[in-house]
Amino acid sequence: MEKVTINSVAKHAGVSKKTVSRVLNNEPNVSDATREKVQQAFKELNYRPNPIARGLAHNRSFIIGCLYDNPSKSYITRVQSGALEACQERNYNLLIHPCELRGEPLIDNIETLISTSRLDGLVLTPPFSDNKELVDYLKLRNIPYARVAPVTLDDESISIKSNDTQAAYDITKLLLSLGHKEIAFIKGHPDHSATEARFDGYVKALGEEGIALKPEFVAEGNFSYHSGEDSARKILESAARPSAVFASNDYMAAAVLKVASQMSLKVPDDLSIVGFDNAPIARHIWPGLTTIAQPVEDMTFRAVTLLIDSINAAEIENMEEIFAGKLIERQSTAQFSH
Amino acid sequence: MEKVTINSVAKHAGVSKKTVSRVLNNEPNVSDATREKVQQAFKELNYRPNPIARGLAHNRSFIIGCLYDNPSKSYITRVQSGALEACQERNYNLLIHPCELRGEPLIDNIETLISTSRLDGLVLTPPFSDNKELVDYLKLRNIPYARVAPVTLDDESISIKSNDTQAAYDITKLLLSLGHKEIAFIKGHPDHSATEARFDGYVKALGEEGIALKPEFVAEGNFSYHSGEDSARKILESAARPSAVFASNDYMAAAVLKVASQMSLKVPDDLSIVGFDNAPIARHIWPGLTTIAQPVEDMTFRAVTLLIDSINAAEIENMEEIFAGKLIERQSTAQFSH
DNA sequence: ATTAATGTTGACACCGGTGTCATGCATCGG
DNA sequence: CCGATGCATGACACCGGTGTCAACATTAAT
Repeated sequence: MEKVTINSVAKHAGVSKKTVSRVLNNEPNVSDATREKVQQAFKELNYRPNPIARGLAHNRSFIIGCLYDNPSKSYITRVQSGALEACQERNYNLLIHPCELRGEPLIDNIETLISTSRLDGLVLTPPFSDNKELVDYLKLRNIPYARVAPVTLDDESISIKSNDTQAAYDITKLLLSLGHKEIAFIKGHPDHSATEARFDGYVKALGEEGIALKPEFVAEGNFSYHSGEDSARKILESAARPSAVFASNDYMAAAVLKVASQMSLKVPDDLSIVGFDNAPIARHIWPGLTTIAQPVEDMTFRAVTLLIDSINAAEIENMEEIFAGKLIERQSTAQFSH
Repeated sequence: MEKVTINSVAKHAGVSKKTVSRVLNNEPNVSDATREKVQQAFKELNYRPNPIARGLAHNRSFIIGCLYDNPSKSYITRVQSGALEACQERNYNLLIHPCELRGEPLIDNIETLISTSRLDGLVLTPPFSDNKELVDYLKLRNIPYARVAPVTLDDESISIKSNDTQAAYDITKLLLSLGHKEIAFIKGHPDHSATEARFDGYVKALGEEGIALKPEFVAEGNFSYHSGEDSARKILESAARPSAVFASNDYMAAAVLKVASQMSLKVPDDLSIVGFDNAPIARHIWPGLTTIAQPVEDMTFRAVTLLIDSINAAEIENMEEIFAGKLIERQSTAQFSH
């Protein structure tokens, strides 16, 4: 297997390196005849440009980093899948970088990541999307970035938002329309700003119905299955049991279902449960969870696409797009029966 | 932020580029005084070598590719997590490459991957670990690779095996020891060779107990939740219902649980269920699944570590290691009650 | 003291591309 | 018919490292 470089192609086609490079990059000012000749040589030699050399010349790596710290594996694979697709379309590579928000000093970690890998850009997923310190650092260092699902932090940058508040409002409204009045809520991780957004939607829906917020019906979770169990116990074992529980994500909702089963409560007859995210578990358990499906892949795909395009554009343009979640009804919700 | 190259360091330290490079790579034959001086300059300038330039000079990318086609997202994240850790330890990057075994021509796909990304090595996860065509191609092209959990294909290469047959034997033995005699089995995807390995363990355990294999108790699944549902229906609706079901993975086992619930069969009182893999779902549903935990992260970590080391060693050495699975008992299994 | 062996260092080409600029040639307006 | 303009092409330096080899300094052996 001979090594085929730009030199061999040039020799084969009887032109200079530079002309080959021009054809490669679709630059103008190459005669049709020459272009033809060179492309013929590409085929005959089965030439593939070396991305490393190209990267060196451009001082670019053609690598996009994807930063995450999220307990949900299915969320991560969905993020990756969207990001990967966008990268492949643009001939970039994806470097995944799991990283604990509360672990070693974040900025040092990112500093090392960037300087050793020479990333061309970074995609931030929650909870990093709302991390001011990080965003400020990236701006200072002039590293292009895009944010997926930011909530609180407003910032001139590429951001792909979801409307968690609206979706949480919708799903709460569903419970209300089924006749539920006593609806408990399990919050997510305080570091994720989606946590407050979802809670806000819940509060708003209750408020419109004139239902007061009961503190004993609000539990502090952290998106993990385990925290869902604890919260569920606290809520379901209280004197006045609610007739429905809204957990801020599907893992915690699944945990509520488990605790309910252990307490011999029938879902949905004795208790309605709704989750959020439409994680695989939502349809893998019985009864299936009523939840909100978010277009995670699409959001990340879009974020990475915009990021790469902005890197290659003469000037960086900042965009903001909103993707809507969709209510999915399964078997975990039913009419309130007294 | 000035660009700090090897030249600036050399100038700063008053030595040649080459000497800086020597210190960088811990080469011998540098005097202590000089080494000191250069390291001082590293610190003062906060120098980070450019991996791209280094890659070009070495004709290496310092990137390891991870090939997978697996419906289980949790399996993939576990694989990734082990691979990532190994890469980070050795200063390599990880490129993830999802790829359908039955999609576009596999070899073409890999050909493109390798020639555009210049991977230094490839980790194969099931079902690719046993793909002869692929392995032959990699050998031909002289691409280092390591195989995670291969079963059928024997081949001089780095391979990290698990003993699926033994583990399946163990878990079947558990059911037998609980008094179950009518044990159904749901097979995995025919492309994965673990499918046969697990089945073999089941057959062997039954055989030792003198129990004949009943064809109507063996269903063909494909590891997906959905196939588990279909198989479960077929098995549970048959005239002579088994008292236990062994599904080749946890997703299918979860599906069995769902179907059982829909049929008002109590688990584990009326039906014991065991799975395989110890996927998150195994402990996220109620009752929790008795299953086999595989050290997936460890296996991949080891595979990647060996791969990188063999790439950097003068001569490639082939190794084979076996990692054992562990039986985990949860609530989905109980004594057979007549 | 002389020679040989060993350790330390730098000049220079090279990895495989891209950017800059100069050059040659054809076309065009006056 | 000539200079101006535009297009096609190639020579060459450069990106930031590493390999080769020669030069020089030092030490050991005779």
